[in-house]
Amino acid sequence: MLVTTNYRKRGMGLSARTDSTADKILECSLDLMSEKGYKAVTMKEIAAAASVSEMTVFRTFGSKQAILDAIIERYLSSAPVERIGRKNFSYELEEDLLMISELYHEVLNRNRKIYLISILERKTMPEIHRRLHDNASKLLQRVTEYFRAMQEKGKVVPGNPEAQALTLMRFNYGKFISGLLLEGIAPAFQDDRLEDAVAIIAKGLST
Amino acid sequence: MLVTTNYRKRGMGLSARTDSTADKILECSLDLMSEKGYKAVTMKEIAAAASVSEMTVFRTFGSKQAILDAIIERYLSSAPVERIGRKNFSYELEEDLLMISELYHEVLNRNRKIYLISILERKTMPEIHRRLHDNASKLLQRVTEYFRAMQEKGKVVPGNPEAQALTLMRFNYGKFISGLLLEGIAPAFQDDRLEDAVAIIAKGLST
DNA sequence: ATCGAATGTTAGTTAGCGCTAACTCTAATC
DNA sequence: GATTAGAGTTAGCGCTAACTAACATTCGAT
Repeated sequence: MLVTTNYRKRGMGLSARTDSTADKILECSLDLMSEKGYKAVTMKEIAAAASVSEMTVFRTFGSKQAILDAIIERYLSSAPVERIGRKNFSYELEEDLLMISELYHEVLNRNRKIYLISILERKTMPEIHRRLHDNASKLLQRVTEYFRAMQEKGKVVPGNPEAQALTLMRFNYGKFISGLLLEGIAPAFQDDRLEDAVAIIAKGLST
Repeated sequence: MLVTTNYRKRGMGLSARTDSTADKILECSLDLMSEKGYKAVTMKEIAAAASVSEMTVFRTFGSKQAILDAIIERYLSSAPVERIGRKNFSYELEEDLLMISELYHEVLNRNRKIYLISILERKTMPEIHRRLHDNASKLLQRVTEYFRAMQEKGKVVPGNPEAQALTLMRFNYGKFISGLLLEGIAPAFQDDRLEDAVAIIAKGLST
C-alpha cells in the first residue's frame, strides 16, 4: 500500500535532476541481471556493484522487481524500425540488404543486455520477450514488403517474399546471438565482415 | 564427505535396472531448469513435477547440483558431427548444403533443452556452454573444409571459406534459436521450409 | 551555522530453500 | 513370515535473501 517510492515520485515528476545514484543502480542491475538472470542476482550484489549501501537501493526503488521494471521502461527502446521505409531504399539489392542488416544489428546491439534478460526470463516474464519479438516482427514485415516490391521490379527471384526475408533476418539474428552468447567464452572470428555474407545472400536472391 | 549417494552407487554399478524414478526426476529437472534456470528451480518443484516426495529426490541424487551434473552427463550427447565426412558429400552444392543443414538442425534439436540450460547458465557454469560450442566449432571446420574443396573444384565462388561456412551455419543457428526462444510465445511461421532458404544460400555461393 | 535531503550503519524480521534425521509404510524376495 | 530396499511423512536445522526500522552521518544550499 502507498508504495510510492522515492524513485516513482521523482520518476513521475518533472524531475530531470541528475540523480546519478538511481542511474548507477540501474546500470549495474542491468549488467548483473543480463549475466546471471533476475532470480540469481541479490540486492547485496547490486548495492556492491553500484558502490552504494543496500539500504539506498531499497530506498531508491523499493523492491527488486521495481528495479527490473525500471530497467525495462528505461532501456527497452522501441527501436528505430520506423527508419526503414520506402524512401530509404535504393532498390539496388545488395546495397539495400546491407543497409537493412546494419540497421538490424544496430537495433539488436542497442538492446543487447535487454535481449539477454528477455531470454533468461522468457518464461517468468514473457512480456519482455514478446515486446522485443513484436518489434522484430515489424521489421520482418517491412523487409517482406521490400522483397515483394523487388520481385515486381523483376530484381529478385520469384518466391515467397516472407521466406526470403526470413532467410536474411535469420542469418543476422544468428550472427548476433552467437556473438552475444559467446562473449567471454570463445574468441570472436577474425575477418568477420557482414558485407561478405550479405553479398552471398543478395546474390542468392537476385535474378 | 563420503557422499556416495544412492545414485552414484547405482550409476557406477552394472545397473541397467529400469529405475524409472531417477529417470523421471532427471527429465522433469531438465524441463524445469531449461525453462527457468538452475537457481530458480526448487527441489520442491522438481519433486512435485516428478510426482515424488522431496526426500526421494535427495536420496536419489544427494544434491541439486548433482542433478544438473547427471543431466549433463546423460543428455548432452557429443553429437554426430563425425557423420559428416568427405564420404557423405555428393559435391552437388545445394544437395550438400541441405544435408549439412539438416544434420545441424538434428544435432541442435537433440540437445534442445540442454542448449537452453547452457544459455541460461553460461556465466555460472561456462563448461556446459563451452562443450556445446566446441562441438559446433568442429562442425564449422568440416563445412569450411568442404567449401575449400568446392572452391578448388570451381563449384563455389572464390572467397574465405570460413566466412562462407559461417554464413550458412549462422542462418541455421538463427533459425533454430529463434524457434527455440519463441516456443509458446509466438506462433511458428507457416510454410517455413528449410530447403527454400538453403537454395537461396546455395545459389549465392555457386559459381 | 543550520537545516534537510541523501546516504550509511546496524540490527532486525520473515520466509523460503537446501538439506538432514528419524521414523513409517509397502511390496517384492528369499 | 521375515527381511530388505524403495519410497513417503514429518520435523527441523542453518543459511541466505528480501525487506524494514531506527538512528547516525555527510554535505550542499540557504
